[in-house]
This record gives sequence, structure tokens and C-alpha cells, in this order.
Amino acid sequence: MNKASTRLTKQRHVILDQLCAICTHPTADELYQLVRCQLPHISLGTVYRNLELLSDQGVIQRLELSGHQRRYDGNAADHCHIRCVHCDRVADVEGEYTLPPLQSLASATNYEIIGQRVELLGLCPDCKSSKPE
Amino acid sequence: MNKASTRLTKQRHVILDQLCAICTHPTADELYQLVRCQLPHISLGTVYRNLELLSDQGVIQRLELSGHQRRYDGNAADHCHIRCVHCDRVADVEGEYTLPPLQSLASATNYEIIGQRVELLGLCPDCKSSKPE
DNA sequence: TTTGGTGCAAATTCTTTGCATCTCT
DNA sequence: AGAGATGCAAAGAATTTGCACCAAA
Repeated sequence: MNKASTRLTKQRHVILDQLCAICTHPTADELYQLVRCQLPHISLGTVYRNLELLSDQGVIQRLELSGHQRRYDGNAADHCHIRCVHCDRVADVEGEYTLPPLQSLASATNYEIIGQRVELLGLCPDCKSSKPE
Repeated sequence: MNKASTRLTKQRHVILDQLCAICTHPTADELYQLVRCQLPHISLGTVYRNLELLSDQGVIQRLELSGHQRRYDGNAADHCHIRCVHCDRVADVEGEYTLPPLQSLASATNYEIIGQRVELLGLCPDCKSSKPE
């Protein structure tokens, strides 16, 4: 983390602004579409590069969820997410999420445990009502 | 799940055999390399197709971990995994892993909760010793 | 001015798919 | 015989990268 990158370009500024303004945990392409309203000539590559850089710096968060596309979160604080298994939408889960002690479990693997990821799966309100299967 | 597919082709047999014989949670390509020892003319596409089919049937498990490549597990039973953040190796975590009640947490999201995924992150024995940073 | 950043397009990487041919049952 | 599976190669989808030009400090 924390490559000392200094310049605040117009592109970087708008990308960060937009990401922090919404709560949809967008993919790079979704964010690209949004940003293009303000910077019509920005390229998708620039969006990718800035999202990488900003998450390396810890300003934003790259979400390692199980969907096919990577998503980003303007809120860098560690928190839990729930993903809709039908439409892939991602929402924040409020509240503390305390996990049981893991060390004992994993000790047998001889791995040195660094962290854990928890992701909830579910149906979002829209898919819940439109797909009552 | 459970498309009634019946044929046991040589390819499907070897793929399943190899996957169940190892504990490395291979990617499609890694398994392809293994299977080629026995079936030199098999194609990567066939490996992908069979891995999809077998996991649809519930015979094997497709791992939804955070690495860039999809991995497969010959053990279809639900269990927890730990991933090496350095080399991406994946190991099984033994033991019961009981999560605290989640409903209360997620109720605010209005999602209907279906399940959860927990993944441990760590350093595998090899990376732990070779990369003491 | 200088060095990092950008746009563009091509390249990578991983996975899926179309199609003619083959092979289990 | 016939549905399903295969090999091959091409297509797709998502992301990364090379390079000449541009702009923030």
C-alpha cells in the first residue's frame, strides 16, 4: 500500500467523487459510465488505473466478492457486504460482525492466518419480489 | 443442479478421478495439465465443460474464492478454505465453523438471506518461510 | 520543466461457444 | 441410431499495458 502518488488530476478527482457519492459498489465499467457524464473523453483504462491506485493507497476499497466482475467501494473501512445471487447487486451490511476464533480451526493447515472475508448471499428487494421461485 | 447427464466418457472419468485424487483445489488449467498425462489429446474446453457439468450436478464443488482464477474441489461437502495471499494456494480448513446469527445484521438491508461465504486468508507454509516480510 | 498521468488501441488472461465429428448407451 | 460429448479454434469478457502526448506541481 501507499505508493506516494501526488497529482490530483481532474480524472482522479471525478472518479473518487463519483465513487464516494454512490452506494452501489460499482464495477469499473459502471463507474466509467457515470464519470463520462462529467468527463466525456475519459478512457476506461484510466478508470481502471485510478481504481487500482486509490485502493493501493487505501483511499477506497477493492471488493473481493465472488461475482465475476470486480467491484469497488468508496468506503475504505472494513465492513461486510451482501450480494444478490440473482442480479449481483451488492449492499453494505450494517453492524458489527464478530467472527468466532479462527486460529484453532486453521492451525492444522500450518498457514499463518492474516484475515478473513465474509460475504453474505441473498436476494435483493427487487429480485425477491420479481422472482418468487 | 442435477441436469440428468448420463454418459461416462473417458474424459469425464479421468477429470473426476484426478480432481478427487488431489487436494490442491486446482484451476481448470492446472487440472488440464494433470489430465493430459493420461489423455494427451483432451482439450481445455472439455475440462471446463466437465467441471461446470459436474459442479452443476453437485458431484464436485466450484470454489467462489477471491483469487483471479476459478478453482475446483473434488469434495462437494460444504467446508471452509484458506487461501495464501502470496501464492494463491488453497487449503481446506478442518473442523466445524459456526457463524454467529446473521439475520439481525442484515435485516436492515432488506435482502432475503440465503447463505454466507467465509474464506480465510493467510500465508502458506512455503510462503511463510520464504517471504518473512 | 519534469515526471506522473492520460487516451487510445492492442495485448493478456481466463472462460465460453460454434461446429463438424465422434462415441457412449 | 441418436443424443450427448469432444477437439479445435475462434469468440467473449474483463483487465492490463505500451506508447506518444499532455498537464499538474
